[in-house]
Amino acid sequence: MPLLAARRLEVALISPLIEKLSRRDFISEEEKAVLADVVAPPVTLKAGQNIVEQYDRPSRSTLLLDGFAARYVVLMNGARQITELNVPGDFVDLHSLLMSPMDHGVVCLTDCKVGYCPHEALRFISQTQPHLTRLLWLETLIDAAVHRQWLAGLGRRTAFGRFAHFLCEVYLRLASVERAEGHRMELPLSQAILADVLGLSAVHVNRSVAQLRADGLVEWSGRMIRILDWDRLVRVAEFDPTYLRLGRDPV
Amino acid sequence: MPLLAARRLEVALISPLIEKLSRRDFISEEEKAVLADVVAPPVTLKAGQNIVEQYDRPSRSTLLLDGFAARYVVLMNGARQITELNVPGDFVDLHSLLMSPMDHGVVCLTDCKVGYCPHEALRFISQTQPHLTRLLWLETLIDAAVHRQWLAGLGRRTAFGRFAHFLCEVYLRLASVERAEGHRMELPLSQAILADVLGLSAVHVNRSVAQLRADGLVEWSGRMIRILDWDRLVRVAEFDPTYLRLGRDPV
DNA sequence: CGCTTAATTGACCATAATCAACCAGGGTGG
DNA sequence: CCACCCTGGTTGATTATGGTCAATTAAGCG
Repeated sequence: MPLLAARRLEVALISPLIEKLSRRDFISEEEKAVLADVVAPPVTLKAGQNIVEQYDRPSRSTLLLDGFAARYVVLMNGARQITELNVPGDFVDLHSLLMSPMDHGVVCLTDCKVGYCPHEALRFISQTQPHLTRLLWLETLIDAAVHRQWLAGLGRRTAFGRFAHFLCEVYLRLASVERAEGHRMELPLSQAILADVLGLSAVHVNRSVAQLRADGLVEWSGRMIRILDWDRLVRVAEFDPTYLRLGRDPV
Repeated sequence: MPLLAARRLEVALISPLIEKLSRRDFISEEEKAVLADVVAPPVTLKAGQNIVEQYDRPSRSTLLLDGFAARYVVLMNGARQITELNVPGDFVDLHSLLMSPMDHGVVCLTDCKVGYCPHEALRFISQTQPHLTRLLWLETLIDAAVHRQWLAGLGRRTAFGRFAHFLCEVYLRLASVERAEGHRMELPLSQAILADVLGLSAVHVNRSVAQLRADGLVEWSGRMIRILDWDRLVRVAEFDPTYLRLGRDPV
């Protein structure tokens, strides 16, 4: 296979990442190739499998290519708090490049396709590609920004407002990697998982879903969600997408 | 003044930062000088002043040299959630280098001495100093790790456990910049501010302090806190300092 | 079609919020 | 110098958001 064709194939593999980054900044063909070169051939993991566990010292970072994953912290009593939902295009543990051992675990919430990126290669990028390094850095900054919004939600919003906010966030993040459109999305997460996302009990998640339905905000059957009134959902969520950094703003 | 002496003076100015970084990794004299060069002569801000406000697009980042500051998100109803407490040596808005507008505000909780760092200079570091860049990146990664612990606290811990955890964290962070030792620290924060930290009402903060005292965990009079039983505090907090990345671990 | 997981509902309980006083200390103006 | 005031801390009574427990129904799935 000619070199260029092979390269196009590799770049296609990491398209959710490229797509996301390209919305923010201009990524040169060379940079795309450098990025694609870092990613090993994809692997499929089963729902429930851990991508990394707390206290691991991984020698690679993991790029999520398909499926849903989550970062989580578990307490001694077994309670789990999910601190971020990850969607295709997300580096789920990019920070392990500089920060090990892991301060939290990452689990596949559905079957996932992932591409491993050896730290060695990522470190080389950090030595030789300042612009790409800043883009990767920015990815981790957005994680932190998401954390902050969730903190505000857990600390100062009601369960209902927090839920609405979460739905707005997930929708935009999925839409930005072509996994959602027309205010419809597939979110194959059980209410028990949503409970760990929202810091609630499963029972209360169920009641909140009922409330969202009763208020005519969403249609929610199985794994498909349709947001019936986006503007109103945004209003009750007090949602402001600034923190997701979806717009163009070169670094 | 001879050049070397001037340089030593500049480096001394940012000693809390240098100290913190040096605990993790070897920082060369050249790197120290480069860092010190970035920081403008310090400025003193009054308690209550904002260092940056949400939606600002600062053209500089702020290094906290003395005092306490906090990042916060405010909701429409006026509720405020503090998402991180900042102590001397912290870059309170380093991420604004890559991520603007600001997704949150930063306020001085006490009078603060700060040193501004023009983005231009920080960007130059990111172009020319890969190791220093990784160290700065790591600073923002630790912010995210702190956020995650707080998320677990808000989502899954009781008010009491969360409070205990917070005290452990603050103590270690202060100790790591020589602002605390012997399990004693000065924490000049009102209970109303602590309420915004812990996602509680001021009244409940007061009750939690009473509980901490009653349990013989802390002695708390005015702004001085003495931790009477560190081991037990760590146990009730389920505190594990890994996420603070205080140990040696070169990047 | 049986089995297992997930969703749903109701009854009751607990943690923490809210509302409302009251108190202590420290700074200030008369 | 001292009364006053303002902020911050403390306490009690009541409410409410959301948790727990337990049972029932629905939905996938082999």
